[in-house]
Amino acid sequence: MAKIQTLRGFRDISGEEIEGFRVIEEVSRKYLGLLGFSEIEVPVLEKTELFVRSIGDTTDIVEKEMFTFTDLGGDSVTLRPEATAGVVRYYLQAGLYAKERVSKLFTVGPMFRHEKPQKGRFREFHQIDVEVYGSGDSLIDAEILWMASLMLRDLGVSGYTLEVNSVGCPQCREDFRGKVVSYFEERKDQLCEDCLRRLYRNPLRIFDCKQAHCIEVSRQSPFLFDSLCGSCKEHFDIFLGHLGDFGVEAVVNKRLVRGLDYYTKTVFEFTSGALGAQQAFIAGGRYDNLVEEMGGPKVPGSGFAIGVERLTMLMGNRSSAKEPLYFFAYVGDRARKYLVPVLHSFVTSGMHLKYAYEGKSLKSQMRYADNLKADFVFILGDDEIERGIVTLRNMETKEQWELPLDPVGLPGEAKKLVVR
RNA sequence: GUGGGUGUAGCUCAAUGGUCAGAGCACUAGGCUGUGGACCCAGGGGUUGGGGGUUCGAAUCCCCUCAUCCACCCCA
Repeated sequence: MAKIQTLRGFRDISGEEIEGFRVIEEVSRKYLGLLGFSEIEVPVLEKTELFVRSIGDTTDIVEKEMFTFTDLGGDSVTLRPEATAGVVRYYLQAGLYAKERVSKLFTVGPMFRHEKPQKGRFREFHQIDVEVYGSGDSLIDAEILWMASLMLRDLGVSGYTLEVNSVGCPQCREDFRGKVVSYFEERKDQLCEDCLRRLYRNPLRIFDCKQAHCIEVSRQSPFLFDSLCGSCKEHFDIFLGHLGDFGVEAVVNKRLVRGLDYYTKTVFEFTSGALGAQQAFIAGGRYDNLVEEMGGPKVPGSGFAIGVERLTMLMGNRSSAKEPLYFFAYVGDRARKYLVPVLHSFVTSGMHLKYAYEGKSLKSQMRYADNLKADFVFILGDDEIERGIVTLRNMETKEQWELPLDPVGLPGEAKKLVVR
């Protein structure tokens, strides 16, 4: 019989990696809480239309990367490829815009994209998604980047770059689009196939191309950044000023663009060369028109998503101070009767005790204790029972003590020796 | 979706087309019948990813397929 395995691009997360996930969530929640963000959970499965409308129907995500299927009721449903759409839907459905001036929300969970897997890219991946609605002030953009950098500092992540740019408002983009298309049309023969495709669909992406000759062609081209309208330019300049106030280092990258249609003005990416080809591990920006486009009031928004798997790859090994592990080795049926009371007593004292289910020889149990990396081992056999004691061995120093055989008092007695 | 690499024991990997596919680690047990790591000995473990073909003979060569890794693309 063939073994059943995970679907392509889907993974089991365990061991050190899941520890990393927990640490990232813990640190993130700490700063999100301090800055007034509320956690919510939104469904993993939503109507397909939600994503088509928010992300944009000509984006790669919507065109070919969504897990979309028809449910038993005949509706087209989709596993969320990103979190913002669902959070916006919640914001509108819950009427938050009428209840509070500014809403700061975050959500944690899995996202799904039907891509070909590679380093740092999976079909199921996890994000911590941060959203702010209700203020167009660039102070918010700087604040969330500052928050992200505090998280990274706490997680011990360094050696990354924060790149920022502005993609302007729809008006800036429309004005600029004509310029850039005509520039590249004159140089069509020098562009790669992918860029020819981008030219009419999403010309800004040409600036993102990695082909040397495309970079060369676009070097002389006009940049959207240089033809921002007055208010977008001002917004960005003030944003840079706020970043400075927060002490956040960033480099302006005029080539930086986003793959989702809803971004306006500020965009940013935290990247690291240690991640392989998928270098961005936190990315986001401002989306001033999304809420309105989704049928709500004209409410600006800003936010980012942390790629949890990618961030885990940057954290390396974290050694955390562990509580000591105790092991109970018993020899004979009389000793075995003490197992349950001792275990009960340790667990209710909040202490970690392991033991072998099958008694076996003391040698075998000691070997097992060593294998489990136990710090201390209790040894109980007929000798000890006769004398009313239990032996406690420090596995590192080989020191041994005799403690009174009292299942209720044992955890406390053992702790005294550890503290000493 | 396109391209390249790799699939052999739980893990890391050997094996010129030619005995019964091996080693290290891990696991189990013994040496040591009440004391772990080192050492020694033994044992359990494999449809060589799957299917088809070539051949007297295939882990090895060919085709298909699946999985996986890396890159393109895309994005967190």
